[in-house]
Amino acid sequence: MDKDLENIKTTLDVVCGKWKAVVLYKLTSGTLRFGEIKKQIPLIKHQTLIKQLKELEEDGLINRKSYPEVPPKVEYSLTDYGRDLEYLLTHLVEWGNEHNRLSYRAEKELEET
Amino acid sequence: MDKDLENIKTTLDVVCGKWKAVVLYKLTSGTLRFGEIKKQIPLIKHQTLIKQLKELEEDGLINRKSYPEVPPKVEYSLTDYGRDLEYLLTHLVEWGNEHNRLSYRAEKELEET
DNA sequence: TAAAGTGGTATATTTTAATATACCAAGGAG
DNA sequence: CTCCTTGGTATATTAAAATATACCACTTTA
Repeated sequence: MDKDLENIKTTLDVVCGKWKAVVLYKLTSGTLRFGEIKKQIPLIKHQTLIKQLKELEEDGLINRKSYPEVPPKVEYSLTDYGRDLEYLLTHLVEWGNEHNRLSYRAEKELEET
Repeated sequence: MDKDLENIKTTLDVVCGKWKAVVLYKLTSGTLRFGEIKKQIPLIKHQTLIKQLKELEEDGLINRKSYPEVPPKVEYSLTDYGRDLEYLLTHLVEWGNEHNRLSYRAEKELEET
């Protein structure tokens, strides 16, 4: 039984959706509405954001608060569980910053911007 | 231009192959032969390991040293560039450990063991 | 002389993730 | 009235990642 291996998988599984870590990082600054998240991550697609938010919620990392208004208003925020990722997220940013030579694949993807 | 977003993508892109972070973590303890890595990560498939090692090498995170012997002997080790990930990797392990409730998806995957 | 061992290549197939497209509810603005 | 708004649902399609399968080189061991 390799516990380290399981632990890494646990964390990655929760963070490694195409934009999950970015979404979580945005939420570290505070509660955001669905549309605000979308605006702050211009490349993300509507469906993709919806699915990733749902998974993050299922995994207990974010709260979803829906107001009974029309047009709808839905706010997302980090749970305590998710807030524990904050430290890790800043390290994701830092490593990327210090090694700002984009990877071959990341570059290929972002150049469509 | 959202630099944080790019930085996160850079890091994730390098780490988020199915077993990449685990491979890197194993290598933090020192140089390993191909077969040793495979043995330490029983669930990884031959082809998958080969591909991920190649990508890690392309991204400059690991060194590949091949000895002209038969049967072949190939050793993998972290580059300085990759060693800078060590801190991040230990945090991946830690968060997973502190939140050892496996995510819905991670559980589903590992239960086939 | 046949078989085993290592770290691959090449190719096809399956599984998973991301994307595109169309549609909805119901209140307010014009 | 009609259109716009927001945050979705449902479905189909495409792209990407992982897996399966077969094969190879050459030396050593049995």
